[in-house]
Amino acid sequence: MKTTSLFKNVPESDIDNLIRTLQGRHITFKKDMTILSNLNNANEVGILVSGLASIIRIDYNGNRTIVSDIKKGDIFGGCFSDYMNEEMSVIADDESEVLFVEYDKLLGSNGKNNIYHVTLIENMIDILMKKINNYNKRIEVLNKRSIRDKLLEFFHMLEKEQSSSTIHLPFNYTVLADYIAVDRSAMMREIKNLKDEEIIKTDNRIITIIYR
Amino acid sequence: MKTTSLFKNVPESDIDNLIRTLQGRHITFKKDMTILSNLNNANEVGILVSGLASIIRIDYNGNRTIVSDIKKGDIFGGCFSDYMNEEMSVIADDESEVLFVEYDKLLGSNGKNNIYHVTLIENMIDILMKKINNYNKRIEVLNKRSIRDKLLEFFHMLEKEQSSSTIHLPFNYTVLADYIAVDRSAMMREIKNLKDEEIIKTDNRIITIIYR
DNA sequence: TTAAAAATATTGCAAATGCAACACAACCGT
DNA sequence: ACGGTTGTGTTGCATTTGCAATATTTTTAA
Repeated sequence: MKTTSLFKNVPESDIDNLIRTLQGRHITFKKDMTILSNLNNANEVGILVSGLASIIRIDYNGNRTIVSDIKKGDIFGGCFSDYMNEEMSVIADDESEVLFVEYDKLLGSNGKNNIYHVTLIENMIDILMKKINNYNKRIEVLNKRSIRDKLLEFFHMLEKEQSSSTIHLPFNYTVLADYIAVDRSAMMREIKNLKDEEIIKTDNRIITIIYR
Repeated sequence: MKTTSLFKNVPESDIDNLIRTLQGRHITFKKDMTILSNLNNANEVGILVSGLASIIRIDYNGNRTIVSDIKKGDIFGGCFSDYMNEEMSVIADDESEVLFVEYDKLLGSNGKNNIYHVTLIENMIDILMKKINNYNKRIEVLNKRSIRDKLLEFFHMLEKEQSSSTIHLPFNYTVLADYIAVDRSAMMREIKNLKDEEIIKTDNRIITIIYR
């Protein structure tokens, strides 16, 4: 989801100009500064123009989780957010400039006099498509009714992606449990079952699916 | 997801020309004709140019379900599909023309000499964003760990959308159970519990959330 | 280096869930 | 008006799951 920058294929020297045509609010965050912006409900998105930042999710209990790291050219907020219902904060890891732009202006006629506006939009599509692919995969997993089936579905997807029946997990077990939306201890138990039944073998986060 | 046509804001008279610049494969389906095209894996999408069609999902058991109706200007396949892992068929409900276009050509330079190419792309973004919003909502529901929480999350979302604590379900209970990915009878049981505990009232597919 | 925090692993138990089966109502096309 | 299909409502039962608690290992940060 973060492989494509919004500014891909826009020459470095033209980015400033392009940003100017978008007519957004320019805000500079100092290091460790926290700005709570209700990005999900607003009809604007943030674009990291320079620096480095993290998006923090604050759930109803007040627990904070780092949702993602943001780097130059990354876009966040609105439909680019992953947890629509939770409150989000942007925390600058460095001095960072963020441009807040309204959707309409991102798409609309404002930018059309800039030759890279089309490029910008194509990049956006690219980002959106990748996001949709990720969502599709996750839903495919969440659609399964048992922990076992969720795990196997997920493993099989990784098998395909990594072109090997020995796969390595893209995140740790705690996060995996969140991803498939089940209790972690119950998940561990099921993984143990799969091992006992010799359906998988595990070595840390490397998992081998056994066929016979 | 189907509110926005790909050809929104393109004058009727220019659509043909626009389609031509996309350089896709043009295929005409006769009524009731079934064309199995592995749209999900292919790097192309289908656009219904004229007529009326349905997308049918065929699951691993051979069961057929109508996934969606498609009308003029609708786009399907690839990241526009809802069930990535299942096989899909297109069934023409009328004589229908479908244009199969590669992603690259949809986005790329081929169409750039057409003044409506930008409009096309903006419409695409619109479609993608709506899709992402739908996915976000569904994931929010699927993320809950109990049937009760899934139901309540879903109801609360409808409450917000319909601006009323009396909501009506957008689909029937069988489909709802699929949507929240639980066993239907278990869901019915839980709905009954919610009624017994006077957390909700129901009248067919009209549900009232009770606050006290 | 060391202390604190996060991740892994395991278990008992109560509660929730899926499954299978069935009855009945509503709807549809002929 | 009919029979067939689809949706609703319900139940018993075995199994799965979440929850809470606790121990151990690994990672992180001061």
